[in-house]
Amino acid sequence: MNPPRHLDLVDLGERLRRKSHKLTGPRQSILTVLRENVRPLSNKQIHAALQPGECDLATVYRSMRLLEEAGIVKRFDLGDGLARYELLREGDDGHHHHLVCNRCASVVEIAECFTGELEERIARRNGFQAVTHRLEFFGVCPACQ
Amino acid sequence: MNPPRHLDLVDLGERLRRKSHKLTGPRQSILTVLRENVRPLSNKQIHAALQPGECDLATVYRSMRLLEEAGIVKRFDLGDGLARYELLREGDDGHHHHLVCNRCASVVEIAECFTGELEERIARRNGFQAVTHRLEFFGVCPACQ
DNA sequence: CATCCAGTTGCAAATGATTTGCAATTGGCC
DNA sequence: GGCCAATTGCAAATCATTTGCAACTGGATG
Repeated sequence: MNPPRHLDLVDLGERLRRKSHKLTGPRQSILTVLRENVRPLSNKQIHAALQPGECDLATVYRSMRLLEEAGIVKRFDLGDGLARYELLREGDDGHHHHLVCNRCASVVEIAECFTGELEERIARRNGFQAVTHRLEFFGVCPACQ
Repeated sequence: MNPPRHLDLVDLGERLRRKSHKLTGPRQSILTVLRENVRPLSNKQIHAALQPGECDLATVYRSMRLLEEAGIVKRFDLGDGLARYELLREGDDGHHHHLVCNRCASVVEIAECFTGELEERIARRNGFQAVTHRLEFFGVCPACQ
């Protein structure tokens, strides 16, 4: 339940400063929320988890964008029209997939990624370069059945 | 280049009527556009392909929703925040994937789908039911390299 | 083939997520 | 402590999509 040590604020601030960005109050608050919630969070969810007046919603949007560009968070699209974010540990590209409940929207992280050679084959066969993929699973979770 | 015969308007109208929906003028126009364009089209693209005044944009949105519910088109999410649609042949569930160019947004259809047993394994392992998946590939197409 | 009504349409206004302009504020480096 | 680029809050703007409503039209029925 405790946030992983390797994602402490000092560390994250360092990563920001390297790109000549500031570790401001609002950003600290946002990062703290992200550290305490392992599941992908939407901008609204992040904003709701903050103390009232701690940070404007527009600032959450701006910060998440910036944190994504800085490689500190990864953005996921779970198909409901909302951007969601997860904290990334340094050096991790965050590539993994999710299993989302169609009823209650709970999210399970899927560790394995299978499509390695597949991706390569598809790239070769179609003459594409730098091919990546996005894969999410949807179903009904045990609690909702 | 010609639309497949098994997706002619009479046929499509029949499928609509079965669900007590009408094959109206605007819907005929929309279906014609879809028959002439095999690639997934957004609501705006469909609307742009119609004669001016032929059909309101709101009607395109309403029609695509209805056609999706009727199982006549399939909706795809290519990750750019737009809904896109492809015509479905009768009995086809339309399950397939795409390879999208990050630069010019051109789309290649990927025929094979690999994740059969995988899906099953993930469902079993997490206690989920009715698991489906969404998988899209992204890269740089030959022309854009 | 005239009638009727549920299903449709156009238009404008409403939503919801996200972005942006701008003037006021603030980290962090000297 | 001071400076300046980076950042913030707030309000207004965008963008995709939805919706209310009164007018209209397929197509089943007589």
